[in-house]
Amino acid sequence: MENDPALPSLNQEPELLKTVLNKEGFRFTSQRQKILDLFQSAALGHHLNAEEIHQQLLDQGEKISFSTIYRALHVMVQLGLLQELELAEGRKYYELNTPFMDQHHHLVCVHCGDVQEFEDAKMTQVGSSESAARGFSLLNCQFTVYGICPSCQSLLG
Amino acid sequence: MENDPALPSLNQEPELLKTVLNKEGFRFTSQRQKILDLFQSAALGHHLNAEEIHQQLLDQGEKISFSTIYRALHVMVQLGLLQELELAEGRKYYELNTPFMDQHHHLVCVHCGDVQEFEDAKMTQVGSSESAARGFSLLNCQFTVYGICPSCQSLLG
DNA sequence: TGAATAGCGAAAATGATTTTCAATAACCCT
DNA sequence: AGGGTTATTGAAAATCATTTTCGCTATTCA
Ligand SMILES: [Mn+2]
Ligand SMILES: [Mn+2]
Ligand SMILES: [Zn+2]
Ligand SMILES: [Zn+2]
Repeated sequence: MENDPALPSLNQEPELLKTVLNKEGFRFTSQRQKILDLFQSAALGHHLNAEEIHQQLLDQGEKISFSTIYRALHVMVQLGLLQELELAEGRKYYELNTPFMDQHHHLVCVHCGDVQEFEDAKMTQVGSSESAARGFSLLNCQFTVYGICPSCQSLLG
Repeated sequence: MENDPALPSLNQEPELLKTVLNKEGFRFTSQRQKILDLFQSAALGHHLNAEEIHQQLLDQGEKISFSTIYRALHVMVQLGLLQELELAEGRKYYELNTPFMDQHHHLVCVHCGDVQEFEDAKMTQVGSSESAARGFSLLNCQFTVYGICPSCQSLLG
């Protein structure tokens, strides 16, 4: 499937982050690039929170403050580069944003925190039609299924 | 549609809260009853957070501490009497739990915070089949649609 | 009714996120 | 390229919802 041309695809163009930032009056900084790089090199289906971003940058020898991380996350969500997720438990997670029609959803084990992703076009349809029916302009949909994963089930008896 | 017999229906029996609590080793207290009463008398489609519960009880002349409110909410979620929602913005909301097949979902205006409810059997179906396909035991599904409501759209131009 | 202890309130603690502020660096304009 | 403007940074303090602690009270049950 083609990319949505309205969404910047940063995977190819190394200079695109600067373009996207400057277009909205933000400045390009090495910190923002490094954070975005983490998301681009993260395993598919891996979600990052501020703590993990901080730690991963430390591990690769980069020092960065939490305030900068939080500020960068907000800017990138605002620009549509990242998506903020409320997977569970008091912290927010982030992932690369995907075009609306390709949005995926999450199945979370409430015991071990394991997260699995799945796609289903029905979600997008229901989200679109419900928001249209009430005159809402749709921003995004999150479908989160909570349960207990197979290995936790066997542990718990 | 019938109530799920596995879920206690507290709307009728004034003494049922005590029964449900004691069955799991919890004690009945007037504070817990008052909190549950608030939910039972709340307008349909209204979601309450700890702050609002505290204020509503103050308004009706009841003094109660936040620690008690938070503890009661946790117990009632554990007992399946309440459902915890991550509608948005750093605080948790609660509502009376409904049988799984009747679960509803939420459309949230990210600008003014207005929340509308809707039902769609497709959600439950997708949640069930996805969790079954991966061997998860299903606890619950939350579908949250974010957008901008009609009146905020006109305000924002 | 009385012993055992779950639950209460008040205050302190926690922990993720946000804000403040002085120093720095990106951007724009010559 | 150099320089002024100001967005961004880092460190530390502040915020704020929620949780924990602890001495006292009230519920349960024999
Ligand atoms: Mn994901
Ligand atoms: Mn609801
Ligand atoms: Zn698990
Ligand atoms: Zn609105």
